[in-house]
Amino acid sequence: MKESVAERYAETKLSLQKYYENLVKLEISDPEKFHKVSYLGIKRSKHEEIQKEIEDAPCVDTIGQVGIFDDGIPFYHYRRAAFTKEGNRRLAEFGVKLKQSRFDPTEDRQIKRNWKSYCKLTNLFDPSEASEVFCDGQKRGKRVAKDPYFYAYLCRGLVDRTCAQVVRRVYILFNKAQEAGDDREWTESEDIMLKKLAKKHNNKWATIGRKLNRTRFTCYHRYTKLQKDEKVKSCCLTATEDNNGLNIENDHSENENLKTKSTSRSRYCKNTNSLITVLEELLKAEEESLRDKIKIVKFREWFTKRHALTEYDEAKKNLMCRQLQDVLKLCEAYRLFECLPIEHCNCYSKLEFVHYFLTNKKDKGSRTAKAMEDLFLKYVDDKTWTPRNRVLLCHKLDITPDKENTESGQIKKIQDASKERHLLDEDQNGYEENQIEKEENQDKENGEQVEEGQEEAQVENSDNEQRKNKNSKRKRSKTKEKREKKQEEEQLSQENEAQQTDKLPKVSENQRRINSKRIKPQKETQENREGPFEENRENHVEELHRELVEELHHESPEGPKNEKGTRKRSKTQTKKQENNVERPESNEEPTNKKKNKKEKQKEPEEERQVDEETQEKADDCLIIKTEQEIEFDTQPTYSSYNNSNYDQEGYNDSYSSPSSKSRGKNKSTRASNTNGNQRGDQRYTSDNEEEEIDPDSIIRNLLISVD
DNA sequence: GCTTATAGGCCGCGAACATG
DNA sequence: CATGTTCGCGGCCTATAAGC
Repeated sequence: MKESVAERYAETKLSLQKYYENLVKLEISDPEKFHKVSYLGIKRSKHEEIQKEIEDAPCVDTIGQVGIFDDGIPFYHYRRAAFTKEGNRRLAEFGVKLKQSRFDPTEDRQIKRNWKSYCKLTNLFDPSEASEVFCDGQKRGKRVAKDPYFYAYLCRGLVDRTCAQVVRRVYILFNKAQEAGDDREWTESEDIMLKKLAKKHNNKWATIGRKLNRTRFTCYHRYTKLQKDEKVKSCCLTATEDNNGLNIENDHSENENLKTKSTSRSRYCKNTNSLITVLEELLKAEEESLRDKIKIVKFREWFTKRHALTEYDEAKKNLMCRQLQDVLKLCEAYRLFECLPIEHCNCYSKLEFVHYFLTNKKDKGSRTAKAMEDLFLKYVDDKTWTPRNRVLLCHKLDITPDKENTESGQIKKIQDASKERHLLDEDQNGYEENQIEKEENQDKENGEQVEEGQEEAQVENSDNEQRKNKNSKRKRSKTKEKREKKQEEEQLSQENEAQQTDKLPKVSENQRRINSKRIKPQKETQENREGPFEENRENHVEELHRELVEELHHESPEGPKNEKGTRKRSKTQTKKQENNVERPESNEEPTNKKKNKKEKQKEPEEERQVDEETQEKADDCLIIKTEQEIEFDTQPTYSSYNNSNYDQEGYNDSYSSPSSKSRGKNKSTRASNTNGNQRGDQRYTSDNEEEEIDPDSIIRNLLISVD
């Protein structure tokens, strides 16, 4: 029985295995490289040398229990439960850092794409019925799909997310409420309905949400807000009845107090001198303890309580804290601290670097990736340290140099490669000859198909693509050097093509191993399958593979279309996206708010400019980031600092509220079985409230450095 | 700087599923 | 069939982003 299930869904597995088989594990010592380029868990780089490195690097072995893979699929994508110490270790060993931050639009798009292509692959669902599948109330305990790889497929490409995270996101993403606009304003009638439904359904927010076409979250929060308001109203009424004047006076005096306490921000703006002084004192006074810390939990609290800051008022402390956090965030976003030697990877070095940065920064563009990286390298150099290597996952599909600076050439190549692999595959599996013929026939047409496919994708992705093409054309005409370079690259790529056959056995051996391990499709199971799909099963896989290639090359093929045509995103996302889309076209910021925002985003924008410059330089580079990606990459969240690579567990410490602590007491009873939401199982060590050295991360770091 | 909105996380529950 | 495990859901908490 078990086998037949696996057989029935062998395509899903095969497709996933194919997806991951081109992964390359790369060690990078230069912090400048990959400083902020992470695409759906698959790293990319514009550096030609890195592209070359990736090209030359052997593919990661994904078969068996190797690295993060269990039989070709990341182990934490199989099911949403069970994330154990062993799991942590494997992640650490493989250099995978799980994201803890919110899903960004690129990730959302990837999930949507995964859903679509899953529907296409299996015919189990219609892509349009996502909201029905995920939103209309799953029967408790019943799986959405019997396919054991269903969730793994939805996780495809999201290497730095766990199944649990993706599943949760999926339920929100495909919620019908998103279509209607979950952020729409509440009307009075809705409020009344909400109150009624809350009573009727006994605060079952998901049910209520479905009835009101909103998510459970918005219903819950609206209801609590309404209740709060009512309480306030009734309180006010009773209070004013009791002793009107006194209350008013009290309120007034409190307001006055607040006013006098608050300090004008402008007083401190752009003045880092005091921060530098404070940092100096802090480093002197707390050197010992800071050297022991890898991360400071509850940073704000910690910072404001330091003895060195007693002379400053609260507002000033908060501002300095914010300044400090900003710099730390950037460092994390640029992954600079990952290059600190393991023995110096502590808070002292981090803060010392911040101090170094603040004292040595130039005024303009000081926070661009390049500038910060330069300073960081200088700092490391001054210390006579050797930067630690980082391990990153890259996708081979991303980096093959292409001929005409069009992607078709590359896709062709990949297709050729996959064709060959596939044929070998078939041989191994003893597939029917006519199947192979079919494949061959199809592959003969590949070139045309690919071009067609590309055209389609270009239409879909017209803006970005056009920009890309325009850029590349313009650039090409600009310099002869670049042409020469290109010629060289052409030669290289020709050579590569010639070598491709040499390389193929590598991959195909990998594939062979997949085949030897995976359950071979048999006639019985074929009969079980649905007709139309069955005939084109392998074509499907190939097609999907092709899609994947296109996806990877077109960055966000469905992005604009999706947003436009289908569901409305969450407020934040929509706005972010709007910003992203609009910015390239017009630099004007119509409103004051936007101006403020602009000020806030000054650094990231500066950075973006630099990025564009580098983009210019990276003429022939296959991967040109879209504005969107750049935008998101340059907007690091504090969580990225909080949940830095050095301690996955730190996050849980930040939950050190009494409630979570008491909850934590019985976590051992829960241990690793039920609800193995990764978080639950990661929390072995959080005893120290303030700070904590994460043993896992140390091991990880050691592994990375030793590796 | 404060408030509000958003969404991810934790954990318990009950039902379905898997296993022996 | 009994038992253990997994899954989906729900309620709540909380960090963080966005808005004012």
